[in-house]
Amino acid sequence: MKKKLSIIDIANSLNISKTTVSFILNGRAREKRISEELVDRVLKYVKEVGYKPNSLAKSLRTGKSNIIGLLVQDISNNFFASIARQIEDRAYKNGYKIIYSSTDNDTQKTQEMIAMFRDRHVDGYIIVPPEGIEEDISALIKDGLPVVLFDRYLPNVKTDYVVVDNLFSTYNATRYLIDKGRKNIAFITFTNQQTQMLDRLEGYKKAVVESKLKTNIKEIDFYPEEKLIAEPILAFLNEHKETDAILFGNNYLGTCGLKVIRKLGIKVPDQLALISFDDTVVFELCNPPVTAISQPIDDIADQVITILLNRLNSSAQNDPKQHITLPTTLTIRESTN
Amino acid sequence: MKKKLSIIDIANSLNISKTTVSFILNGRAREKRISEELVDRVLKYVKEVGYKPNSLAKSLRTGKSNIIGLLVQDISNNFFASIARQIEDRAYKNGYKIIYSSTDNDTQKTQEMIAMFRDRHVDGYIIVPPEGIEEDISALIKDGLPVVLFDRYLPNVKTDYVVVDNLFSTYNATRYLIDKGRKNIAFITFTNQQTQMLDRLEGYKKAVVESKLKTNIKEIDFYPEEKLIAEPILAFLNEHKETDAILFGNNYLGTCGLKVIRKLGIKVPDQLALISFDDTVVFELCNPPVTAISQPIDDIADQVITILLNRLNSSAQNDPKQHITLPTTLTIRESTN
DNA sequence: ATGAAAGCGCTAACAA
DNA sequence: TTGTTAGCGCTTTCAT
Repeated sequence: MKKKLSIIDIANSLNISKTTVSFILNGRAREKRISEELVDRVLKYVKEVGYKPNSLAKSLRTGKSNIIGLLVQDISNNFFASIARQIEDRAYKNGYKIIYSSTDNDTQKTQEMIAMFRDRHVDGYIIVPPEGIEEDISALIKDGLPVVLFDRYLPNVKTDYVVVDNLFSTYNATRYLIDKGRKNIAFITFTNQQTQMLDRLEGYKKAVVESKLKTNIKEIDFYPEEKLIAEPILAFLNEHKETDAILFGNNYLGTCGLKVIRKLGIKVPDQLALISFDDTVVFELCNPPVTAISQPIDDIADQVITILLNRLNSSAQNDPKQHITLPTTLTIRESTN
Repeated sequence: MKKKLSIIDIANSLNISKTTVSFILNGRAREKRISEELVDRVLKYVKEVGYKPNSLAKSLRTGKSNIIGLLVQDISNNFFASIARQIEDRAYKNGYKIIYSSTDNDTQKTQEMIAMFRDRHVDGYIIVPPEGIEEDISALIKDGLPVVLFDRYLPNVKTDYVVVDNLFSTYNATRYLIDKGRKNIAFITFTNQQTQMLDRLEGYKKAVVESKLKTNIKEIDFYPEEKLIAEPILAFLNEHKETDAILFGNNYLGTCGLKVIRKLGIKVPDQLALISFDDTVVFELCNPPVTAISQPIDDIADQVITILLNRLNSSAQNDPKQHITLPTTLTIRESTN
């Protein structure tokens, strides 16, 4: 177990001071007018012995950790996993690491995670905020820490966010169902006050009301357990035999719903047309394939990390907050024929 | 932006020394015979002002970071995401945080990530090792850092690992196909020397040879891009019209294969029976549902983190290395009728 | 152009 | 029972 080298070892071996080594390693040689010759000698030696500065000490000293904290609702959900994946890639390319966690939409867990992140001195936050987290996030912002939200935002918190045009997306999807001649369109969503779900609900309502049809909304309490989602859906389907189309508020609901529908042996699209928010490989491969509102995953990830990296590069620290709204695509498949 | 409190602020406010505060905060009050009265006073004050020790400084001093480094092949793959999820939960409950990254099975990227983790002084490693990473992992172990591998292992590296009984799993699945009367069973796998893929191949071969049938193996180079997987599968299917059953080496191949088969309009199971390693919701919901070799995800995650936490709790540091092999389940669905 | 030394916040050996 | 102090490895001001 070879002892780890420190900057002082390097300095001693080269008979110079650690200050000089530090300057050279941090690219401030020019600025400090250190001779080319010395710079080369140090760089070469450092590489030769494989010296790596201790980033802990560096962080302690500079107050910067080069870590970004990422809080998504559920890292095992394909939508969040894909975004996390891309954010991670871009972050690493820019010298940042990611610490992530799933929040499960649980306020307390999220608070604990934010506390942990602060503790670790993370430089910036990317958060998919659960309800009731406004204060904690405001506190971060007040302390000058950059926070970018995505998927949803908090109306009372002034910070950057990236969302999709939820209202138009469901409006458009609902219109599509109406144009296909569906009369009893249900919307299945989660019981919460998150902006994305509210907007999706609004879009659905708007289209239904415009066409003088009746709304039929089923709100389900969120629990991270599939059975507790499937049961209410089952109950709803049994109660509302007249329903001839369903719009699911997200992929979790859509996938669960699909399982229930399959079990019930309901014919799609003859008896029931289906559209789900979020596209996944399941909707592509199931039978029949399900029409989906595809979110621009790459774009979302890209915008989020770009905004955050900008804030981190201090120059843009006080620019006005950015509110990005991206469009979705209705990917039409056989479930709405 | 309120200034962060340090231990010395606490000590000063209470007119005691920071040593005392440190001892109390680290639960060593009893051992140091600090008066109950003082302990209470300190704890109360600390809570009151919301003081949190700076974990960076703590890590720098103690050499422990309370961070576990997790390297999986692809965090957006359901199998790895689910395991990561569970590991994360258990880790947090035990006071550890997770830093993770996807390796993409890319040796160089993995090396860089290991270097980064070392740099951050992570306390332990959980790795799904790509090929060619033996030396780097051996180096970790030589330096006394606990490493737990899963999904596959490195025959020349003596460390803990958790895998499933790959050989028996594919043997069993292949037997199942044979018993169903299939004669031309193909095995589609990735071109690599990883233990899990080799064992899966062996299991397949064993069953086929035992039954005096002919093996038909298609090896595909791995690229993290779907098109580059789908094309060789398509070519294979076109060339081998006689194939009446396919066993896919993992869920990535299975999902891609499913898309190709769907596009080709091949009738499953009439023309072609299908089994895939790894179970996912796609296999459950696609048409027809696909028989799958289910890995015990919860168990794997649980074993991995249990072993690592044990090593971290120093008592078990030098116990013999553990090699856990878990059984899989063949989840039979309509694709093999 | 280079170096000495202070200090980031914490722990722990040693002193009292 | 409690306090003093060195030092983890680094950056950065100030001196030279």
